Amino acid sequence: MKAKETLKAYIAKIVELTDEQFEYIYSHFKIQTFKKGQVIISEGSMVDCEYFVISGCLKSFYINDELKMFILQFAMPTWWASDFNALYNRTKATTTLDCITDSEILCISNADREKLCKEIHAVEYFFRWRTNKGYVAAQKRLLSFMNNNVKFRYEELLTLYPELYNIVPKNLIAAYLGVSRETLSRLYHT
Amino acid sequence: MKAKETLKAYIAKIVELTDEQFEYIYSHFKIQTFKKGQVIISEGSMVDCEYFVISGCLKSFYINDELKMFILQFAMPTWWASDFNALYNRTKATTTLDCITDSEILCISNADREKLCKEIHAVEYFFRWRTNKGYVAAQKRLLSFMNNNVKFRYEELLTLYPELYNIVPKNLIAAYLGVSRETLSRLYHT
DNA sequence: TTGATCGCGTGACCTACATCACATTCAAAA
DNA sequence: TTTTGAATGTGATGTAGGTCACGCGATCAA
Repeated sequence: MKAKETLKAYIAKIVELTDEQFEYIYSHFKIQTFKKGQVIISEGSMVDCEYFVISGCLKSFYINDELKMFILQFAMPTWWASDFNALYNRTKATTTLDCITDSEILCISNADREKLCKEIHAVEYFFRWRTNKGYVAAQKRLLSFMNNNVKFRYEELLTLYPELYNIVPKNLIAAYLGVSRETLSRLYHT
Repeated sequence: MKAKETLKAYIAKIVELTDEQFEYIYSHFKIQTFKKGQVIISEGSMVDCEYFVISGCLKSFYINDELKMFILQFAMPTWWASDFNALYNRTKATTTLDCITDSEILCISNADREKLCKEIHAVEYFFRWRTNKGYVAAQKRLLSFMNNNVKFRYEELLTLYPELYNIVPKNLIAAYLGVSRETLSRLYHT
């Protein structure tokens, strides 16, 4: 029941829906549970769903030719995750999505999302709102990346998302900040 | 007439509209012309509109405490520009939008966009689609920023948008790449 | 209980890029 | 026409952060 309530509360903050509408929408989501370390989307595969986190923590990342990992996004409860590029353009995933901790997530297929958007105007509005938020956040991160040094970006991240501090190991934080784990370590030691 | 046709053709690629629908939508846009160097949105002011470029070229940028400029976005014909963060969150602009060359643009207010989105489902779809595209592009740029050196990013930019090469001075390209103009210059000289 | 792997710290050295300073060219403004 | 100020090139030097190498404790599967 928790998953349903979580999604309902989240959507209700943005758009008003009748209970029947929400039940109908919810019927298109499937709940899934994953263990720490399990892969949800693997690089090179087709992507069919996007995911809404109920509990736990995910990361989406890219690994380059030199096997260096870059984290595009963490996903904590009530955050959305997928390989959106692959999902929208119907191409193969260039990133991997996996679990930092045991996680419970709701998934909805691309086709079902589009169907719901068509059927219910409020759903279309909701997803437009959500992507807007993501777009603005991505722009801000980009700007911070160009403008600020590692220490500032690290502290900014922890101010924005203090939950991460206790859950996400520092080497992954470093991969998110686009910096080596050694440099991150040296910020406060040495 | 060119502005109208340009917008119509652009929207038609994404959603189907009747001529009356388009006329109605178009009636909410205002055409404006600006000279090279003119400011459209200035940092610190309230932002009420977003802009669709018909001709010319814009840049949106941020200036930090040390007076260093970072370019968030260029906008060529058929691209959209604004301070989206300020626009959506009804806060003061943190970025400036101005003209790299003489430009002709269509503007639509936030209120009118929301009104049209409510009135015409297809418009809501259209703007969701557009933001999606922007979001994915921003994620890609972020990843490239973390992963690639200046030379790669410069060539990537010119491959993606060859139009920029002839129009945008190199010091602005440098500000977009997040690198000093000297370093950009030294990529191919020295 | 024991390897083995992971997360983390730390020293030594390297490099991409920044900064500052100055010169040149060229177009716009006066 | 003259002047001003962008836009650009280039040398000298500084520095944030990368890379490599190693150690050490904690956790976890066998």
